[in-house]
Amino acid sequence: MTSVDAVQRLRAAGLRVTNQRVQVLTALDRLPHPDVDSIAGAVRDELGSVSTQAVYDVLRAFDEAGLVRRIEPAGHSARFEPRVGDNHHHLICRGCGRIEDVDCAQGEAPCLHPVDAAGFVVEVAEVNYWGLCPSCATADPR
Amino acid sequence: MTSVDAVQRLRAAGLRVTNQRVQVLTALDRLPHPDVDSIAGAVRDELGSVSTQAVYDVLRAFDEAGLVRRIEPAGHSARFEPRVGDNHHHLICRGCGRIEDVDCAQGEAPCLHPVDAAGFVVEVAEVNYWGLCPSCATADPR
DNA sequence: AGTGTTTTCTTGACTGATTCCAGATTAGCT
DNA sequence: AGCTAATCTGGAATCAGTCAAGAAAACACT
Repeated sequence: MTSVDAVQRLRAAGLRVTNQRVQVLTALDRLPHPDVDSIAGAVRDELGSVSTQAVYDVLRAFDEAGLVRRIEPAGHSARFEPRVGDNHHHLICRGCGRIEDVDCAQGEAPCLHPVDAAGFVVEVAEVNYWGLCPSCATADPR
Repeated sequence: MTSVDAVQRLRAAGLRVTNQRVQVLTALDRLPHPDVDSIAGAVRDELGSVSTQAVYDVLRAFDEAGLVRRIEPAGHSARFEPRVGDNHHHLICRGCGRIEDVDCAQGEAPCLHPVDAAGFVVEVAEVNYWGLCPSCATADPR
């Protein structure tokens, strides 16, 4: 909760510490798989205003520094999560777009290996489980 | 190659048969994981012209009818493939965007099951292997 | 604390993919 | 041949994300 923690993480990642960055990082800790808009909204609640650009820039910097992971489910805009480095996977609701984390069954990345990699150097296996979340499943029977 | 085949597949799927649709379908058979633009280009080569709209509409109709599968790798626009119903997976080159099919190791969809589905009704598991294709791997060593 | 350099933030314009809409056209049934 | 619903055209609009130039702020060094 304290932003001291966020400041330390920023420095540890070799990034400059700005109000915007601290707020983006704490928003990421607080919100579940937010998109750019939700993050911008959360930061505006704290700071009064931020340009959307700044949020994009900050998120890119975080992504490159390995502080966050960017996920882009088909048909949705980009989401971000601070959980990083454990190559976990996602459950995605095709009804409401809700996303939940799923631990990876096997060890380290790429936790899965293709049968025939066709000469590719495979770095990570991204696994998305598509289905319906509990509330969408009961709402839309089929 | 013959469009007779395409016509039959369209009818079998309960779709109206139009020149545009036949050409889109044969283009899909011919091109490897094309995007909307490549498909539109291929169709224009055959018919002289098509509106981009028509291509989008046709692809949506095909997708809904289960004739094609739509794939949307993060950071790329939508690609389409006529191989359907076998829940195979993809190798994606993060250098050039090239996509290759990979057979699924296990049986039918969802070939993988999450450890803890958090109450979700899981329908399919989408697996994307990210890495470098043979030519990008040699071009960019790291 | 004061200054300078570099990075970050703001503002505003812009692109590319995709969708929406209204009207013209055409496939498939009678 | 004629009807009707589905499809196609053209054009405008939307949405996510990027680009670019200048203002502001962070860090490093006195």
